[in-house]
Amino acid sequence: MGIAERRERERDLQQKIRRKQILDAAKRLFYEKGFSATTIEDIAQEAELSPAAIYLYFKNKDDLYASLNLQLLEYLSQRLEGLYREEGLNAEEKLETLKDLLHDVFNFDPLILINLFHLQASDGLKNLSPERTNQLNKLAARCLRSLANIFEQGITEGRFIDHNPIALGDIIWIVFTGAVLWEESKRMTDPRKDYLKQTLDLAIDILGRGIKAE
Amino acid sequence: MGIAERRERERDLQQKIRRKQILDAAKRLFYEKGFSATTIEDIAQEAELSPAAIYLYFKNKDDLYASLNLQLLEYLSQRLEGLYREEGLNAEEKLETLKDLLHDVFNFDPLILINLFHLQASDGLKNLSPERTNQLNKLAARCLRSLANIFEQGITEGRFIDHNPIALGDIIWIVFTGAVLWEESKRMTDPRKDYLKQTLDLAIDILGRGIKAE
Amino acid sequence: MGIAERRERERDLQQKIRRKQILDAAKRLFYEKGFSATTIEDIAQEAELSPAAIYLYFKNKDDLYASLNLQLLEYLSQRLEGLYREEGLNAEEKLETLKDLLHDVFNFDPLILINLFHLQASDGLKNLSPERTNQLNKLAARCLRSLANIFEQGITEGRFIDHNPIALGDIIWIVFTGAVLWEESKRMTDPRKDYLKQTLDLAIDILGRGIKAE
Amino acid sequence: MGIAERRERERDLQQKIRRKQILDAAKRLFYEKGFSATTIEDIAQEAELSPAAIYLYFKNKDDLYASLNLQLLEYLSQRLEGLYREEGLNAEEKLETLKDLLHDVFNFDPLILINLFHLQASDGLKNLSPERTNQLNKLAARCLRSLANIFEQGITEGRFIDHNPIALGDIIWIVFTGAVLWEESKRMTDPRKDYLKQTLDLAIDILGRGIKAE
DNA sequence: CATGAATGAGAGTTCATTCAT
DNA sequence: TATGAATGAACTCTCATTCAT
Repeated sequence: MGIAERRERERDLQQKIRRKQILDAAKRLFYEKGFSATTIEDIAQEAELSPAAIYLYFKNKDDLYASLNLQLLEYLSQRLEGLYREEGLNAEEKLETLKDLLHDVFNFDPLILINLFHLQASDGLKNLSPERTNQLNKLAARCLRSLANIFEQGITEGRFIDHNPIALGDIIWIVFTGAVLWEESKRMTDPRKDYLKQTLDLAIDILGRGIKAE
Repeated sequence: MGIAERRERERDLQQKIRRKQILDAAKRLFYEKGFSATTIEDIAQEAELSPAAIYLYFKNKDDLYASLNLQLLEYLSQRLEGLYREEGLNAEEKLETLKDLLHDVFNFDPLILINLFHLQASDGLKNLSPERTNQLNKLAARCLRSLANIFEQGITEGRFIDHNPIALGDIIWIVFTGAVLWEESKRMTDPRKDYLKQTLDLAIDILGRGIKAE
Repeated sequence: MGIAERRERERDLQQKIRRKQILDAAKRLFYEKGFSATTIEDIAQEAELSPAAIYLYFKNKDDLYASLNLQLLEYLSQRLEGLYREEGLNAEEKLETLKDLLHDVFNFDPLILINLFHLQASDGLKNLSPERTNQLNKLAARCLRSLANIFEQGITEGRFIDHNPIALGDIIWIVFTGAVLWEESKRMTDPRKDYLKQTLDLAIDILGRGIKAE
Repeated sequence: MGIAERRERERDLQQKIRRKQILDAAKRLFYEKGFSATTIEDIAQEAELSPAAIYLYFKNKDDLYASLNLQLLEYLSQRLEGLYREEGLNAEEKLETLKDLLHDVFNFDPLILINLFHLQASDGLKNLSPERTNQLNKLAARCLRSLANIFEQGITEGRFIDHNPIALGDIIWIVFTGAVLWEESKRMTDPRKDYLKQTLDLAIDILGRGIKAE
């Protein structure tokens, strides 16, 4: 029975490796060529598999795409929730920490993050299955709630002036989204350096100063 | 020859009308269904023309798409340049005015603006002809320069604290882009009201407070 | 305006010719190789068109198939209804006439008829769109009603013994179906002669004698 | 060596059980979804085996299909031969008995019977290996000969009028085939009750009356 | 100038079948 | 013996684009 178990474990591992193999290939290609220009054949080739093999691991192309994004959005949402729940920090410190957190998330997997925002910003959502859209929206909503909660804390603590915390959360999200897309877009014509951290830090600094209760 | 001239003028007029007809149809459809899901046949039908006729006025689908966006980007760039050159306003007032300007531009043609940012954020750019990419980039750069100029003025005037004006310009652009995409994305699941103006105003207000000298 | 009209008429004609071209090709191939073994490419080749062109005239493969069958079933149903409504004949004479009618229908287009019964007898119905199934069923039902009506007339006239006329109608249908399929099946191994008429005539003769009153 | 023998016996038994397992699964699925819509994977799942295992017991999908049908056809042919050879009955009584016999055969395994007639009536035969077609045809021929023999006996006995006994046999076959397919087809839209016995009995009764020597 | 008809090229997807284990 | 994983070959269908008229 130990043998059967080991077998199963090994099989599971294999499966995970294959899935990762495919997701990695897809990630690279989606990032390089965009979603609709990337064919299953491309992905298969990049993953060194046959097109048909892709379908052993993913229901279809959309499923594959969504898997990529859900993965990261989940991570982001957990990090944000973690930050919000962090006991030892006041809101101002949390905003400070947020800068690194966002950059962390970006570095965790820049390609997917960019993909994710592309998805949010583009065709993608309109042609996704309602179920997938739902999952994505739920996670995004959770992220935004965490952000709003941080601002609410700041207002309650008297550190921030009294604005609608949901709107403030949205603004952070907007800045993060916009910054990632914009820096990415700039890098397309001039792939030299990565100004994201600088820009993002500056933006959050200024926003922080802007809502500080006098 | 008077006749020939009149003929030519009429022909030109006709051409412009047709082009506009097509661009309008395309705009609506790209917005509704996304770029890649919109077929030339769709556009032809909406414009009450034949698919083949589209090709009399545009080289191909990408060309059509780019035309749409260039149009608006040109407008935005002119407005921003106008604001920057405005003699009678100090930088702070210009920032205040910017809020309305951006909203104006959005209202001038929301569909195209969203399209434009989708383009910036998505597949599109990667599959565009270099020439088109170039045109778009040039115009975007001009917009950003104008924004940077405004901040530079503010710094020179001693009204804003001394940050890299280019970075500040980028931040405005980021906020504008991010806000339009995000509000649009929200409206997709809940097409009730339009919070763009509110959010944008708030963001710029806060940014304004955040960079105010002392 | 005469010109425009003529143009349109010519266009319509062209379309009809193309449709027929395709239907003819498909008919031959479905008959030769069966429905599922016949590819759109096959049909296109046989019709001397591109595969894509098929889709200009038919929504999809099923649509094409159903078109073929509906066409004939319609014809059969009209003939049967005509026979039933025939004033000058008594039921016995109608049964006699039926022999030729069925053979006529078979000869009108044997290939399609065989196809039709294959469809009724096979996979086909299970994978057809409900709408198509409905149309087919309705027409088949109309055929059967006409048959039943003839028997009812015979019973009323006192020429036939009193059996459920619907059951009698079914039996004719069964014999027709079975005979066509069986003779076809025989011809597959020995494609010499066509015993359908003989077999069918004999069967109907015997049935006729079998239900004759007294 | 006793051991080796036992081993072999056990192995044979195992094999038979597995084959039956697979055939049963296939039968259900072919009946439910039709032949071409049933995948090997479906069958494997239903039989609680792996797709690859199917190929240990059957050469390929067609082989599997044919096996199913041969099985029943063999049974039918034996029953018919048995009836024909029955000493104690006259032809009229045999015709009477035939009604039950056919119904028996139907009930013995309706699914396979329907399958069998589908096969006869459809794509299937055309794509079968000649060898299989041959086997099927031989068995079917034997069935028909038995039927013809019964009629021949009746004619010799002076009970039936003098028709070609082969044609009469065909007619019974036609009625049986047609009835099974037609009732099945009706049950597809209205799966209530099973009128096969009634219809078949009536048809044979009428045919019997129709050929009775005065 | 405008078009209806046509198509080449290719997309996503499925599935019977094989093979290393 | 049995299998999970893999694949080649095909299939249906789509669409940007062209061309005769």
